[in-house]
Amino acid sequence: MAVAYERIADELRQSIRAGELRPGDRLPAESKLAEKYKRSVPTIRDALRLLRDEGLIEKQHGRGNFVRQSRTTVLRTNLRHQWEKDRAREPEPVRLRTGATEHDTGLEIDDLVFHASYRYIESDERLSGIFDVQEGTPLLERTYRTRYAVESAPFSLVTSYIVRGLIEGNPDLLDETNEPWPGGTQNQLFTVGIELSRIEEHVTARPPTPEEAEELELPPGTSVLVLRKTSFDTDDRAVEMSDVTLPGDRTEMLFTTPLERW
Amino acid sequence: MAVAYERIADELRQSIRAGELRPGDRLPAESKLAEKYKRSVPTIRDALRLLRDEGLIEKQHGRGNFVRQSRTTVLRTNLRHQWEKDRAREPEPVRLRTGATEHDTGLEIDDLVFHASYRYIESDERLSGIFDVQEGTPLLERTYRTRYAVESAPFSLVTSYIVRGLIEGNPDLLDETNEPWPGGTQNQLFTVGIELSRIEEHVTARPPTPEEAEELELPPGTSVLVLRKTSFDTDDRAVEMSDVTLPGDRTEMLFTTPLERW
DNA sequence: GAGTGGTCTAGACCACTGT
DNA sequence: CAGTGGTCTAGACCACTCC
Repeated sequence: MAVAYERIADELRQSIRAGELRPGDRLPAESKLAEKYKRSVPTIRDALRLLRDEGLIEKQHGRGNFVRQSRTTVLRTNLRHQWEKDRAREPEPVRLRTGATEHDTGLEIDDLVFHASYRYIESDERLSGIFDVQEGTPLLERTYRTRYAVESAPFSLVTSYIVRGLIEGNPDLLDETNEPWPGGTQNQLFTVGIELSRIEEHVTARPPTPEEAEELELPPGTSVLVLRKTSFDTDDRAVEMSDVTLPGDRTEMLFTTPLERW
Repeated sequence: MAVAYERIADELRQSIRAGELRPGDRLPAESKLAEKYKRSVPTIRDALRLLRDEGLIEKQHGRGNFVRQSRTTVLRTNLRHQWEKDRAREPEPVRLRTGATEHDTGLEIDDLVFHASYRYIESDERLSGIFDVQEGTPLLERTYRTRYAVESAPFSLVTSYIVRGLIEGNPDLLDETNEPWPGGTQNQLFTVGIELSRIEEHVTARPPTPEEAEELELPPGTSVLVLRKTSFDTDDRAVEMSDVTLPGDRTEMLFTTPLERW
C-alpha cells in the first residue's frame, strides 16, 4: 500500500484528469484537505508537491493551489533557416516586414518585444574549439531576450558568438543599437560576403539553474530545453554559434528531414 | 536575505561546483548537517531537495545523499534517417550488421538489449488525423524498449503506429517474433513498396508521468524529452508515426539542416 | 545493530493576497 | 482584516543499507 501523501496525490490527480477540477480551479485550502484526509498539513503539502512536479498544479502564495493552465507555447522549426537564407538577399523593405520567429509562430512583429546587448570577449577553450581559432581571439558576444508583449517572461534566452574579424568589414554589425537587424544573422553575414551551407542544432533538456528559473519565471520542477545552434559557411567553417535556452513547458520544436529519392 | 534552507543549499551548491564535493561523494548525514547549520532536519531536507531538483545530488534511502554522476548520454541525430534509407535496400547480411541506434551512438549491436511487442488496435481521433483515415481503421501498434546491456533502465520508450492495410502484403511484418527487423522500419516499408520522402520530428519536454519515471528510473525533478516522429512517403502521405520518450538527463539530439546554395 | 534517509505529527510564526 | 501558503521546530517511528 502506498503511503499517505501518495494516496492523497492519486485522488487529487484523478479528480484533475477526470475534469472534476478544471484548469484554473482553486483546490481546497491545505488545512481543509488536512481535515478531509485526516492528515497533518505537511503531509498534504507533500502530496501537493508531487502534483506540482508533474506540472498538474501551481502554487500561489497567499492565494491557493490551482490546476495549471498551459501557457502559450512557442513553435520553433528548422524550416526557418532556409526561409531566413532566402530572405537574406531581399531588399530592406521586405526584410523589415517579418523575422524568423514571426515566421515560425505566425505572429506579427508588434506582438513581440525584443532586447539585445553586445559585448566584446576573448575566445575561451570551448569557443576556440568550435570556431577553430586560437584562445584569446576577439569575439563578439550578443545576448538576446524575446518575449510576448502581453507576457512578462521571455520565451527565449539567446547568447550568440561570432569571430569579430569575420564581420569587421561592416562596422554597422558591431553596433548593438542597430538591433533588431532586419533579416537576422544570415543577412548580417551576407553583408560581409558569407553564405551559410548548413546549420547544426544540438538539443538537450536539463533542470534550470536558479538564474534561468528566475528569468524565465519557471515553476519549480520545470526543465529547460537547451539548443546549441552552429552555422557553417560554404567552406564548412563554423561562423556563428548560439546558446539558446527555452522554457520546457512552453516550447515545441519541429525538425523536418528531407530524404533523397531512390 | 534568503531563507535558511536556501542559504544552506547555496553553501552546498558552492562546495559541489568548487569541487570540494566530487561526483560520487557522500554528503554528511542530514542529522550532521542539522547540527552544523543549527537547523532542524526537515529544514536540511528542504535544502537538499532544491539541490536534487537541480540535478546536483541524488538521494539513496538508507545510504545517504550523493553528488550525482552524469549517466551515459545517448546521442540521436537526424542523419540516421538518410542512413537508414540508404541501408533499406541493402542485402540482409549488410542490414544485419548494425542499426540506426548503433550508427548514432557508435556502439556495437551486442552492447544493446532490445525488446518489442505488437498489438492490434483501432484508430482513434488523434491517429486518424495523422494518418488521414477513418476512426476505427485497424492499426498495428508496436512498442519498443532499448537499453544498454550493462544498465537496467531503458534509454528510450517507443510506441510506433502504422496502418495495418499498408503492410498486410508482407505477413512477416505482422509477427513480433521477427523483431529486431534488420534494416528497421524503412526496410519493412520497402518490402511492401513504400519509399519515404520526408521525416518530421516534433520535440517537447515535460515532467514524466509516474509510470515513465518508474520505467526510466528517473530521479524526481528530471524531465523527459518527447519526440513525435512522423514518416511521409513519396505521395506525402503519413505512413508511420512514433511516440518516443527519452530521459531528459541522458539524451542529446543533433539535427542538421542543409541549406540550398545561392 | 548502527546509521541512514522516508514519513508523519501538531503545532508556531511569517509573508502574501484580497476585501 | 481573514485566509492562504511558506518556513521552521523537535521530535516519533519506519524502511533500507551495510557490517
